[in-house]
This record gives sequence, C-alpha cells and structure tokens, in this order.
Amino acid sequence: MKQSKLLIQTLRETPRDADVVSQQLMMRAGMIQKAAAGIYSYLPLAYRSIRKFEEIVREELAKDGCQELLMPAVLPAELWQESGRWKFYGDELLRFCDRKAKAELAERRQRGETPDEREFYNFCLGPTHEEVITDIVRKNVRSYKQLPMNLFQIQTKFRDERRPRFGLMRGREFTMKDGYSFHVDDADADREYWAMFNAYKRIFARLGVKFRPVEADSGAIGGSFTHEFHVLAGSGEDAILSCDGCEYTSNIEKTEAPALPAGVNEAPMELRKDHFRTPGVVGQVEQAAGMIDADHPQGMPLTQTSKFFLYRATFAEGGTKLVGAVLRGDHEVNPVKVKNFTGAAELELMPLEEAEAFTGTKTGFMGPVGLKDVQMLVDRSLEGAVNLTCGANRTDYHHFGLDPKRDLPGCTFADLRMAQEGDVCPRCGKGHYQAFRGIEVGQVFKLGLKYSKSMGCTFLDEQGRENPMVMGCYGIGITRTVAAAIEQNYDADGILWPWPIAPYQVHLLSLDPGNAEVAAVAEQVEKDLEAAGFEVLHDDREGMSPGAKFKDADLLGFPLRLMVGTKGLKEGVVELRDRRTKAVLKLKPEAVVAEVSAARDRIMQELETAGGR
RNA sequence: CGGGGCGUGGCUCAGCCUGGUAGAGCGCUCGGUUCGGGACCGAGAGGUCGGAGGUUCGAAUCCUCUCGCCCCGACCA
Repeated sequence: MKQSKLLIQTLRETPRDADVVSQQLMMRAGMIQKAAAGIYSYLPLAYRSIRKFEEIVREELAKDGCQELLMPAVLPAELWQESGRWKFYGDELLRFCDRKAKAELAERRQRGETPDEREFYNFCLGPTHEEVITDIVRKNVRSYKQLPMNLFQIQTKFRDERRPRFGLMRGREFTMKDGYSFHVDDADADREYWAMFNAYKRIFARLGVKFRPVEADSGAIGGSFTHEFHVLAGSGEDAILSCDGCEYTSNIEKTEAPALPAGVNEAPMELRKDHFRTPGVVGQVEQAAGMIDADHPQGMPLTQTSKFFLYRATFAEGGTKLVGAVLRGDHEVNPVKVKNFTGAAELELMPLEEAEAFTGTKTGFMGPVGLKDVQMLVDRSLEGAVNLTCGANRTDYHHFGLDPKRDLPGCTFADLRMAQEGDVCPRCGKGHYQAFRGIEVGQVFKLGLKYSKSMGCTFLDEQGRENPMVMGCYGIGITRTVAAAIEQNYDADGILWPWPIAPYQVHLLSLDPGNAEVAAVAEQVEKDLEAAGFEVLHDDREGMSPGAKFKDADLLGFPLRLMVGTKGLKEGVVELRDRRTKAVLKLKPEAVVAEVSAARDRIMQELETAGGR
C-alpha cells in the first residue's frame, strides 16, 4: 500500500479534547476521528487493527464450536419489556420511536392532549443482546439434543453513557463481541464457562498484551461467579490485586481482605461513655492524637480506634433499611462488600444531613453504640477486639472501651475492608498482594436462569419434561481492547503496536523517492515482502524530508521500519529498524524478506513470553 | 445530574478585560532551493469568530438565552 494514497493526516500537535494516551495517539496518527461525544469513525489504519483483533477472536472461538451470527442493532421495546429491563435499564438505553409511534404521538397532540413522549418510545439501540438471543433460541431450540449451544456476534453497540470519555475506551458507540451459551444444567454451564475462560486467555495472549483474568464482583444478580479480563496499564480505571504467591487475582472491589486484629494487650474494660473529648477535631488521625488521658499521654494509636459509616440499602423487592459498618480506624471500607453482604440492590452512603439528624451528632462523632433499627456490620479485623474508641453520637465526644461483640448486640462480623497492596493473601496464606491498574476488556459471566425464566426459553429433557435453559454470557470490548493495547504499548514518540494487531507490519520508507535507484529498490522490496505475505505500508511521499518521515513512522508505530535511501544504497544496503528496541540492522535488499521473517519470529517469540500468566 | 473550563480556517492557539478593517504557527496548493530525526525562501487558497436574540453608529469582544465539547465528582457494568 502506498502511503501517498492512504487516507491519513498525522498531526504534530495533540488535539485539545484528547485526554488519554490511546486517544491522543490515535487521533494524531490519523486513525480515528470524532463525530460526536463518545462516537468515532475508524479510519483505515484503525480499522485494520480492529479487524485483525476480530479475526483472532473468531479463530479462537471457532475452536470451541461457537457459532457466529449477527443480530439487529435496533431492538423492539417489547423484548425488553418481557425481560423487565425496559424499566430498569435506565438512560443508558437510547430509546426512540419509529414513524408509526411518532404519527400516533402527533395525532394525540393534535387533539390537544399532552402525552408523555417517552410512553411512545417503541425501539432502542442495543447495548447488549440477552433478550434478542434468548428470543432466537427459544423459537429455534426445543430439545436437549440441540444443547449446548454457544452463539456470538461482533457488532456495534450503543450505550448512552452519562459521561463518555477516554476516547475508544469508554465511548457511547463501540464494537463488542458478545456471546451467549445455553445449557441443560448448571454443570454444563460451568464447563462452558471455563472453556470460554480459557478461550479468552488464548485470545488475549495472541493479542500480545500483558493481561490478567481477575475474579470480579458479580453484583446482586444471582451471586454467580464471574471473571473480568484486564489489560494491565497504568491508566486503567480498575484496581487489581494479585497474589505473588498463588494465582489469586481479583478486582479490588471483590478482593478478600485478611483480618488484621487490633492487637490490644490491655485487660478488657467496661465501656466508658464520652471518655474522650476532642472539640472541633474531625479527622480520624487528628482525633486519635487528641484522645489523651492518664494511660494515653500520646493519644490513641489509630489501630485502637474505630470508624463508622451509615448506609441506606434499597432492596429489589422494595423497601429500605439502614446499615452500619464499623471498621478499624486505619482501614478503608469497601462499599461493594457491604452491599453484597446485605443483599441490597443499591447501597448509598446516608446523606450527611440525614445521618447527622439520625445520630444527633456532627460528622466525626457518629458511632454504632445505641443506634436503633440499624443492621450493624463489623469488619472481621475487629472480631475479638476490645478497648476500642468509637464516636459517642454526641458532638465532640468519643466512647472508650468498645467491645463490638458485647456493646453491639446482634452485630455481624464480616469482611468489609478494602484489601490493599502488601496484605497477606488469605487464599494461600503465604504470598502478598501486588497492585496493578487494569482496563477491563472482557468478561465471562454465568447468567443462570435470569433470562430463560423471564422469557420462557425452555427445552424438553430426556424425560420429556420442560426446563429453563441455563445461560452464560461472554463479552469482549473489541475497540476498547485495541485502545487498551495502545495504553500499554507506547513511548514518547508514538505507538508500539503488538505485531498481531499492527495495522501494517512493515513501514517501508523511501527516503529519496525522487531518486530513480531508491524508487526502484523500494518498489522491489515492497513487492518481495508482500509476495512473502507481509503487510507493508510504503511511504513513497515526495518532497518530504527524511526526518518528517521518521517522525510519522514512529507515531504510527508499526513493529518494523525499513529505510531505503541514497546514503544506504551507496553501500549497497537498506536498513531495518525495530520500533520497540530501536535496534538497526543493515542488509542487502535481496536479504530483506529473510531478515524481516527472522525479526517477526523473534518478536512473536518475545510476545509469547511477555503475555499474561 | 452537581461543580469547573472551553467553543476563532483542517490542527494548536492569540485577539475579548478596555467594542472600531479577523491574526500567528502547523497543515494544504504552486514555484524554487534543500534532503538520514518534523528544512528554507517566495506566492496563494481557506474563517457568516458554535447558534439565536439584545445593547450600540459599529460586536469575535458587552448582555441574555441556547447548543456543543472537555475536566472533576456522582452514577453504571
């Protein structure tokens, strides 16, 4: 491919509204163009990468017998009403009406009525396709003999994010591989889950990026297990903790936190109410330092203090209740754990004014003792702890001598704490947590019976009995993955494409295209490489200084750069340069195919060893 | 949705406070000289200053409304 004919405009300066590296580099490299907030065109170079990744996905899924199909992007409201999600999905679901509904709406308005337009929305843009696939399967699959079945599509999705950001990483329109599997029972769904888990490991390993499968929070739905696949990158939105002694890797929202006992050696005392007075001091650390009495002239160690949070939990079946969480003063609460423990559909920190009214005290002095109608949860690090301090529910005062088991009747001990780097892994008991940042690019999830029950997707078993199918779903954010690969692989000069998804593998630069010999050699090399199966972008642009071509090549970041210029040809050589290592090899034009092949083999070898574990 | 910021040629930005003939650099076109890490000279093309309304003799500039975009937060999986 001749670069002079390629649709591309590189930019020297970073566009102002690009805020993350992948977006900046892709815009500067002329790969994507924004059409609206969170909505991008994929220009030829970007689209080549995207298609390459899609092919990897297709090939690996084919190995597990998955079948590809394509569902509509515009979905009828009825299906979503049937599953119940029309009501619950919220504003991320872009809804609208077709001409028929519009006409009816206009007619009602004509008659002087003022109907709510939203009542007339009868279609939406698909953000995910559980409803449609379930509808397809229930109409076409009736027998256990046809199961299991795993169906997937690669398709443009739309989610009307409140705040689209980070370019392709959190756009409103994006390409996603979404797969769904159907099974006769739980065991078979589990088998498929692990088959997909392994397929995903192969996919991301082939992509050539560092990644981790991580145990994730499955939310309130069913309590089934789920894994997310994360590309590791400093700019990742998610925090991941990984044990250095075993395989346990999890999203910090879910990571088990080992109990860290307070270790108070004093004899247990009675609860001394309002023992410490620290007027006007709000911060946990400052308060502890100000808790001075005869036995504690230096104040109280933070590990002997407690902190308290009041939440309001809302349940799916309706109703709310108050939940209190007590943790050691130096520990951080993990609200997801609190939420999951209570089984609530939603959990919000009680607004400050309400909490102050409820406890009768200012923030900083709230405590668990004596509160009525609150489900009291205590972090397991405080199980057996005595002589703690806690807010007195009286402004400026703290109790001293708290023994949660004694003073908080009916309280439950649970893991509520946010795990942190360095904690001893509770799974193996030996290793320590290491922290990573990750970009979530894939998820495997056991859906269970949620959709098959609500939508009547059933099969007849060997006994002729009707059963709901057990479902699983498996997603990969295609465009997000390509962006994530860049987030992980770039330097000051531009992108460092992993070989498997590089738009082109070799960037051939004609440094003096006006020179007949250079032109002839470059042309020949391009032909030879393409004949050998390599993808070559030939920068044949005239009137451009070598320096400018180097800069562009670095920015585009194809793995190999081949330079043909008068200077080299005087010695009878062209130069092959590795984008990542910057190593340069001088070689005769006839040797190009052999050397490029060798370089490819070396790069692919390195990818295999650098991939995820 | 709350808070903050920004909308001026394709890109980055100046001009606005203090109203008076729309600017620079990059990119693009043409000519010439260059040519191994974003070369130089000369000549050009390209903007109803996001939109609407208002104040004024006169608005990119002041006022009101509106739309779009970006950031932080909340929210979501």
